[in-house]
Amino acid sequence: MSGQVRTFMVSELAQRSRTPLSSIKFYLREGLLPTGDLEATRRAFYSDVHVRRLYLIRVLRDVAGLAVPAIREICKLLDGGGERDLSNVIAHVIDALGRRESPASGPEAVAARREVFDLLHGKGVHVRRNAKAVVDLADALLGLRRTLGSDVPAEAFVPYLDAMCALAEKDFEANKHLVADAASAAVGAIFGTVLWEPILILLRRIAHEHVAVKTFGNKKPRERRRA
Amino acid sequence: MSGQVRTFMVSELAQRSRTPLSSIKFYLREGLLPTGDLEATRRAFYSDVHVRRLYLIRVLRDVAGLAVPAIREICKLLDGGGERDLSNVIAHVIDALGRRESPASGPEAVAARREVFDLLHGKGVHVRRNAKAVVDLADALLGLRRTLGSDVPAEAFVPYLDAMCALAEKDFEANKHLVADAASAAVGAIFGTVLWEPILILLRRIAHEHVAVKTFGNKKPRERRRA
DNA sequence: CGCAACGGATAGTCATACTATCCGAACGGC
DNA sequence: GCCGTTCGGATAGTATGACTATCCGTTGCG
Repeated sequence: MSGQVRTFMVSELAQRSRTPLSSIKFYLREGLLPTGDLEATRRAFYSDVHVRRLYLIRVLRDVAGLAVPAIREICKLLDGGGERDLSNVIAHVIDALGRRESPASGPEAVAARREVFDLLHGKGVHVRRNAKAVVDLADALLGLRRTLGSDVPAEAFVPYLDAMCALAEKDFEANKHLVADAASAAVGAIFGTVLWEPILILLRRIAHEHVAVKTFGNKKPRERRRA
Repeated sequence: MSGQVRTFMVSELAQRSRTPLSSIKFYLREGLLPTGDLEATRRAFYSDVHVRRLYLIRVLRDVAGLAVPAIREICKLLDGGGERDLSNVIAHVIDALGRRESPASGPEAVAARREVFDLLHGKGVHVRRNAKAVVDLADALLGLRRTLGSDVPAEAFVPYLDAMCALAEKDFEANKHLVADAASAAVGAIFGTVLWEPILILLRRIAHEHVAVKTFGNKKPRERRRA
């Protein structure tokens, strides 16, 4: 198909990817980085695939804040996902981005999950009933009610949901032309999802500062009670 | 002003706040939790203020993912902020929510900061030029360019910024009636900012799954090249 | 009077993500 | 063929952060 792929040995991989050799060995042990092709002679050869994988690992660790087991899960999906429906791979990758461990249990949690899913379904959103993000969203709703009062309705999510759906259309529109194959589409989806999340949060904080200044600007408090 | 505040000792504080006594001692040592009023006899009395503070600590740690020094900084602002302009306290609290340490340096970083600030200023956003979120946003822009190509314009933020500003108006509108004094307004702003951030992220992931299914649904990839 | 609870100090634990060292085998330039 | 370098693989050590446990001398209540 294409010409020879340039291969090299582990020390060059370390140089090219600017990753300490000890970390590369660690990632190999932990199964985040596939082993290079082992020649009969017990020498392994690496390629550009491994350089990109190391970059992905760094983004998932530093930007998404994922722990090693979660990163491993994503790598497994990418390495073995060629057989599957692309949207299925992307959905499972998004699942794996949720780093929290134990979803809440109990009748309260089940009810919240149903409430959240019904809201999404009612808005015409195509999402699996048991998607990690849906389950986590239900938990977040419970947390919100515990903190701010039990009258917080799930409908409070609607303005945010509408805004996110509108923006998501734009995100995918912008990247559609880049998609060559399933694996790179999945990687692209990871970068698109992960790299923009902190930006979204920063923009929200900036917007909050802006509104706080407009609302409370230059007003000294006239009275102080208990915090 | 009001009647007697019910006070109690440290073991009851542990029970009420469902926090291990050892953690309470740790937070006292670290300066996250103000010392109870020390009677002449070397016994300290705590009140509801301390219960609420422990709850705030838990939210900042578990939801915002802040480290102890950042939480301490926020607590200091809340405890000593009575004298200051309210919007000023809120702005500095939002600064402290940014957990990353070292902003990038160099001419490239300075240029990016200027670019980002000019964009915000041009859109009429009232934000300090050196706000943590602005500096971090400039760094994120550099990271984006390093990953996706150096042609990513700062204007790519505009749709997100507009959406966040519109939502922020709504956020503050909903909470304006709750504001009794500066300290509780600041705490309210923290909860409003922090509790909704993970929800926003979850909704975005759900929207991405939705769009991915619509775009790639039920299509098996026909070819697979290198990842 | 005695025993539990207190404040305060110090040291220990646990998890995570590396990082360093050691070993024996294989290249590869001479 | 020799030998210094680099390899793959295994094992052990380190750094950090957030608690957690223990000890000690004091205090207060029944």
